[in-house]
Amino acid sequence: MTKKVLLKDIAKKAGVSTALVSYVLNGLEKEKRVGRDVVEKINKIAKELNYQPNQIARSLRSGKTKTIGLIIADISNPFSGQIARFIEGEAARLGYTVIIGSTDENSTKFSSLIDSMLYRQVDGLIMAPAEGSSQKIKKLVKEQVPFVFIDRYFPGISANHVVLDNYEATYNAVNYLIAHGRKNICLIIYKTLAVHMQQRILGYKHAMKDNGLEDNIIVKEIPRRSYFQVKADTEKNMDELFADKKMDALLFAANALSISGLYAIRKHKIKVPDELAVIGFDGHEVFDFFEPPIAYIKQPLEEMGTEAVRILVEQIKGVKKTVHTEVKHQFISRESGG
Amino acid sequence: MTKKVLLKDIAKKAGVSTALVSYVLNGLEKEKRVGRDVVEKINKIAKELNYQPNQIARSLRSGKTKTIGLIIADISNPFSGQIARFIEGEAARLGYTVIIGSTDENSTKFSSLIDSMLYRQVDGLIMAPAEGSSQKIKKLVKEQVPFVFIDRYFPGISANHVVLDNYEATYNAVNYLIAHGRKNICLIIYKTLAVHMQQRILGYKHAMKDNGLEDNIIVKEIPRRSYFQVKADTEKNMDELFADKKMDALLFAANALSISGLYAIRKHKIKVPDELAVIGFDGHEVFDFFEPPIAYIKQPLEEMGTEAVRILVEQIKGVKKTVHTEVKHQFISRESGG
DNA sequence: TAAGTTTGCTTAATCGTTTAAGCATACATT
DNA sequence: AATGTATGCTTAAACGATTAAGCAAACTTA
Repeated sequence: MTKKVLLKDIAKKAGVSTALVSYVLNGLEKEKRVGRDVVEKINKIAKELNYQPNQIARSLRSGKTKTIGLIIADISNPFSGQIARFIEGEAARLGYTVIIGSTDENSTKFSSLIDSMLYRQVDGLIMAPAEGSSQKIKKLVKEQVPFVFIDRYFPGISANHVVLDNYEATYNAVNYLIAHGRKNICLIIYKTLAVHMQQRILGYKHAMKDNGLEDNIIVKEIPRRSYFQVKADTEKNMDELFADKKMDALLFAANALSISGLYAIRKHKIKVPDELAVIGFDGHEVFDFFEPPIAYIKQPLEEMGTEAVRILVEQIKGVKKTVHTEVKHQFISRESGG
Repeated sequence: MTKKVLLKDIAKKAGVSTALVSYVLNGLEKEKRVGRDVVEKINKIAKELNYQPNQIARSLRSGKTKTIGLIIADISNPFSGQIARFIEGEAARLGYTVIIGSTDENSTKFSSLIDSMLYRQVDGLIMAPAEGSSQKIKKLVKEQVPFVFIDRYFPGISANHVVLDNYEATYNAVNYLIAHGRKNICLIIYKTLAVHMQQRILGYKHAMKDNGLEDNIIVKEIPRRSYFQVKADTEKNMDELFADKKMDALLFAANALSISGLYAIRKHKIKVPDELAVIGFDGHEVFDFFEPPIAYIKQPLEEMGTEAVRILVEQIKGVKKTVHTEVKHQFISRESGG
């Protein structure tokens, strides 16, 4: 790259010190009592030379990088991608740049991503923590790194988070199915102790119980691995499920599970919703194309993303209060629901 | 955040100067002839205090941030997301961090993203340039900013790029359709002069001509706008197309066009491939779920992403040679192809 | 023994900003 | 005339690392 224009260059050309130039370009000309003509001269020269301050130098001096670290499961997944997009947008609006890293739900990767981001002096973090990361998180809390959880959180740790009303989401979905005459509703969910998933299970179970259907509870747990693996595991589980035919509705508790399940339903040529009502999670174009279109629980991604950024920026600015935000799901009613 | 451990702290504790500490921690102990016992002491203390060098200070001194700027159309789009993922992975492997920005195909946003990234002193850029950005790009060339185009490029500008063999991709797809008995093949493409799209048009036209079908050429151009708009525009165009029934095959030249087109095909209840053969672009789960599954032209995203990073890092390290990489498409044959 | 070499360390400049502190000069006040 | 106070600027330290240059002391060599 060709040599950059520095404060010094402007100062030299204007015949003043760099301090004055800095004051003027940072809008401190009143406070620092800079002469009218000098202000004009400096502004003119800065524009002429197309001066851009070096953010690195600025960061070193100020201790702030105006950078946010975003740690998610996998940026190539549309759910993560969309939320990243909203986060990026809101961050830019507030003058922040975003660095993204994907964990693959692996706590080692998660940990080293955090290190590498702190190492780069990010001002704060927004993250969907991988399981088994609570030790790392406790360190962040102790070191007072500003951060916000998104989508998930750890129950024992008091930290900011923005999450879905997971319990209500499945509770309502189950009630919808029951209201449409379904009784044998199976929940397909990841095998994990993560709170957000446990909430979804609980919402399902309570809804079943509240309708006197506690004996009909069926939960199928799929290990959380690569997308490819999840698809295979889901298919196997579905094969078993379809074998005993008792079931008349399926509720998926996560996006990739929904897609995987739909592959299986399609393979078995199950008639939806006649034989089986289906409710998916998170939304996907595949839901539109399925015959019939799939009803689903929708997360307000834009709200979650922007809210997370706002909370984080508050924290970065020194607000101490811990914020727990629960956003409301939306139920997208479609034919598949029964 | 609590106070960080500095070189100075280690130096003080070890009773030596910061220079020695820096030498040791950077593995220069041999070259700089540091005493054995001092080396050990420094390493021990650094480990004890869990020292992490401040990258900002390092960057200011070295002029290198070990950061790559990635500018794409829209990170929430799976195509962009996947490529971003591969880029992120390869960059991390080479010690680089990635900053991502989305242009929405808007040249103003594109330009300000570049500014903001340079402003943050990225070492180089990987980008899918928006149309109408050639002036901005020429400046980058003049200022010798290392960069690599991905997916697209500007013909008048000699710069590094990694792109698909766009011409061959459509040429072969058309031949496939013709070999399967289709004669009235319509190409659905974005209305743009961008080279990569023009190459796809050319591949289509030449294939038609080479098979004596130049009189059957039909190209429908869809303005490139928001995804929502594209869907509406495509639907309108398809309505017209289906009205005159002459067509027996459709070739989509981009991913969003394919999805949009499939919505229309579905709406019109066209029988694929009996009434109409269909070939999509880029791949998508929707292609799997469509009845029948949609054949498509697949881009080797991993190869494109990693290759782009490698080329960029070479450039950052000072290699002057301009690299043009054309990666090979893959044709995924499915029932929809005829 | 004098000169040269090796060893092991320190000093201080540097990267490009920001900003506290200080220094003239001009003007106002008594 | 002496003092106070705006006004308008400069100087230099600081951020946290890297690294060229230099300085002693110990050891070789002729």
